[in-house]
Amino acid sequence: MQSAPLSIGKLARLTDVKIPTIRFYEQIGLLPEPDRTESERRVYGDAAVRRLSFIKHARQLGFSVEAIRALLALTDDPDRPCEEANALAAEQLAEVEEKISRLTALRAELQRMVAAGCHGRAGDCRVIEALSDDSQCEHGRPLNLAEV
Amino acid sequence: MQSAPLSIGKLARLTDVKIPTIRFYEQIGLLPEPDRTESERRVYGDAAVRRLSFIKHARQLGFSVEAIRALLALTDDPDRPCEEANALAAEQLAEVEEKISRLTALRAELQRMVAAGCHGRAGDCRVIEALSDDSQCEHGRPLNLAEV
DNA sequence: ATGCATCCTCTAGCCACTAGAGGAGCAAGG
DNA sequence: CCTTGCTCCTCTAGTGGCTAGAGGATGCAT
Repeated sequence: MQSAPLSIGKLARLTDVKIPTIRFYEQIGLLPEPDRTESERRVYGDAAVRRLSFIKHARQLGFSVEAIRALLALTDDPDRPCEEANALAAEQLAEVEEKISRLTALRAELQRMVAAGCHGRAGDCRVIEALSDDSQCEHGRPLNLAEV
Repeated sequence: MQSAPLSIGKLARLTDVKIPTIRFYEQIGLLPEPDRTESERRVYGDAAVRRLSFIKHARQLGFSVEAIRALLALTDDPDRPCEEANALAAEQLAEVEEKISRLTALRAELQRMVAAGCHGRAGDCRVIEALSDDSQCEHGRPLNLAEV
């Protein structure tokens, strides 16, 4: 039951992943180099659909490309023990929980700011005041700027 | 009550912002170009500490550099009306809430995966299975890959 | 034959930093 | 005075995960 071969555009529509992204995944080695037509156009089969769906889903769950690479290595070799997959999922879960708790703290602070509001000159603005003065907020010192 | 002039290193320690980041903020115009010593070393005063703290705090709250630029323009001109600040804060709050709800959905899915676990070959791994099969999860189609 | 969609490669851009090379200056101990 | 080691300078390039655009070739329908 092999389905008809797919162009990159059809693969993109099927999986809802953009064409340049598919080429990018190929470039970084998440997707294997596909067969080509005489005129160098990429031709995909079922396996590519499955693999790309896997990648997409894992990305949606926040797995990094490196983590996905590891997970794909496991799927490529189903006899390997899969503690690694367990570990990766647990790690990812921990990261998500961490992010949620950070964001919840931020939400509280933003809610305070928005509730205070201000309706005049920027000089008396509560929002700006709140931003200037971080003494009354405690969303942790080591709040890594990059990845909130 | 002007405090002593600060080197970039002291400013970095005081505000807990890395030196290259300070130079970067100067480059993109969030911080003004400071005075220099004869040997071209940057010299900062109190105002820089306040401005950099403001920037840092806003970044921690997830404001983009562009939003911060707008907020700084308000602080620089306290007679301007500050609906803009209100709007920026509200927008930021909405974004944070959006992220929280996405992450909460992801957490649920990851929790399911981790709870199912697997203890053998990757071939029977529930984690990998869950990633391969997105039929049983519903964290929304338009889950923008970039910004979960 | 024409026209438009799709595909190709290649390069550069996005955000908010971060890291490193290669060099100059400054302060303190011997 | 000299050396050692820290701090600073500029500049370029790298990170992650794409996304956009140039400039050209091909495929398909009319």
